Amino acid sequence: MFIQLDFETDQPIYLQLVEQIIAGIARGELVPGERLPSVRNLAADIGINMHTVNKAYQELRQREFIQIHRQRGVVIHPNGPPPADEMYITELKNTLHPLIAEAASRQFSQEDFLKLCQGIYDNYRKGGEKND
Amino acid sequence: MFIQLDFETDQPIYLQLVEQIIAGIARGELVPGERLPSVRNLAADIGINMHTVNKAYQELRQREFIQIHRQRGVVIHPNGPPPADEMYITELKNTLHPLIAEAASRQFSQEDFLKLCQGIYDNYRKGGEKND
Amino acid sequence: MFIQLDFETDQPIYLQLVEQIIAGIARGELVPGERLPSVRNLAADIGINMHTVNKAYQELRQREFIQIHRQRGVVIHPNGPPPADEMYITELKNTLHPLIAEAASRQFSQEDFLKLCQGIYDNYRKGGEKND
Amino acid sequence: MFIQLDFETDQPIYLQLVEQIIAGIARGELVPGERLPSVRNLAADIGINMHTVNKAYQELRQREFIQIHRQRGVVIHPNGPPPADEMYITELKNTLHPLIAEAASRQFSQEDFLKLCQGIYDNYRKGGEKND
DNA sequence: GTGGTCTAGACCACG
DNA sequence: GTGGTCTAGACCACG
Repeated sequence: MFIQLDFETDQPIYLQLVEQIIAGIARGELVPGERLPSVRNLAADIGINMHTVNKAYQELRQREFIQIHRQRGVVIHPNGPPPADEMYITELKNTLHPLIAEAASRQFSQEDFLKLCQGIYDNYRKGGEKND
Repeated sequence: MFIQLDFETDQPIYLQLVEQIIAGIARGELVPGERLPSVRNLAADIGINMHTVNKAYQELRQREFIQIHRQRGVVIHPNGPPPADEMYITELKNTLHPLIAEAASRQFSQEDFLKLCQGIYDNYRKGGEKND
Repeated sequence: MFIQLDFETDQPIYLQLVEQIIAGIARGELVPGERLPSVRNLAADIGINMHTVNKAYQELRQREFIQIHRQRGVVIHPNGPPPADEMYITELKNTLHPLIAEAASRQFSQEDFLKLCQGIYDNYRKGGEKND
Repeated sequence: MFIQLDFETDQPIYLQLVEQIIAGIARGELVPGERLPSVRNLAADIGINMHTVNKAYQELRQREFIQIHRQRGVVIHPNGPPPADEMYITELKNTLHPLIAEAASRQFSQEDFLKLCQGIYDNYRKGGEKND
């Protein structure tokens, strides 16, 4: 599980961390119950502040991707990621809306948009099979 | 063209404005060459700070969705929206990546994701034809 | 609205702040839509760190007692406090359980316990009337 | 006497233990003079650290719910639980205050609050009689 | 001016 | 050793 941060972008570091951990889960590299490094270790490893890692972990905990467990430390949520419930889908829609609006305005065809998504999704086929 | 802002969300107001204007273009409600309200007028209309409107307009200009003329005022770019060039597509990919990773992690199937996008895209039939 | 913190106790300052603001709402001293001081001002007023106030505000926002509003700053939630829904009541029960167990074990009678609660509750009759 | 711990909550394990033992006393399941398992045994039984059990026992001893003898081991205090003295009642008040303030703010009526307490209290009929 | 983010460093409760 | 809390100070985006 490699963490790759971009310190130039205006996206907060803690959010980049959140996304990368979720991506790790999606790729099946991080499995339910698996332990994550401690706040301090991860911070030292990737050369950022402890509090930044902590903020990412808190966010992931609140979104139910991880647990902060008194005995086992920080672990990928044993039940797996939260389900794609109605609230999530509503949120997702709201997020996609402006992206799709812009694509449409730029004459980026529906077909191309769907193919693009499909291509990205193919990186995240979960389960046993290897993927890159 | 109605503007609907959410002052509680953590998304900046100026970006909400930007997105809504692009959506208006995508829906064909705002056509190339059409005049937009002045910074002052729009700010007064929707009850926000002039600087906020200005920031949105600057962003739209820089992204080539609008032109700002000393005389003719603010107009939708006469050439229409910018094309979906390689840079745009790369950016779009980067934006979609974490969204799709999360969807995959939550077991939201590729098929469902594509259908969701398709449904949203249907609201934005390409530029020419009228739609509401 | 006076804030009185105890720096000796082991209860985190930010939680004391949270509780005092909720108490202020319960007493009707803080009304829906009313503005709270900025993070920095409140911190300066009560002589604590900005981040501690911020943590309290974030907690109150997440519990829907306040809004952090792009235009109006930090305000008591315009809709008033969140309702006493099932989840809240379940939580409350869980909190009361050990308190009542100990009271019972110490032979503090049910009647006395209820009277004690009643007496405390009388400080929080909301609405027009004055109370101390 | 079953001990049920939650390792995800932010309440310390040792305090959960303390509360459950007090609840056992309140329900009359643990009677004055009754022996409790040794630190080591209890720790092994419920799969937690010895230090955690020890901390709970020390807390219970200091609050006079149990005695720790070199020879007889750990026993429920032969005199029964400590009385509901003034200090205890003051503490209890301070604990209830913020709970009741929040209840009041959420429009959870005094009547409902008292009924809730009453219902919980009914689980803990005073020391003497047997109940489950 | 305001909140959001990040860094740095410290102390403490918990296990 | 681990996370939680708090302080202090800095920079930035937003309005």
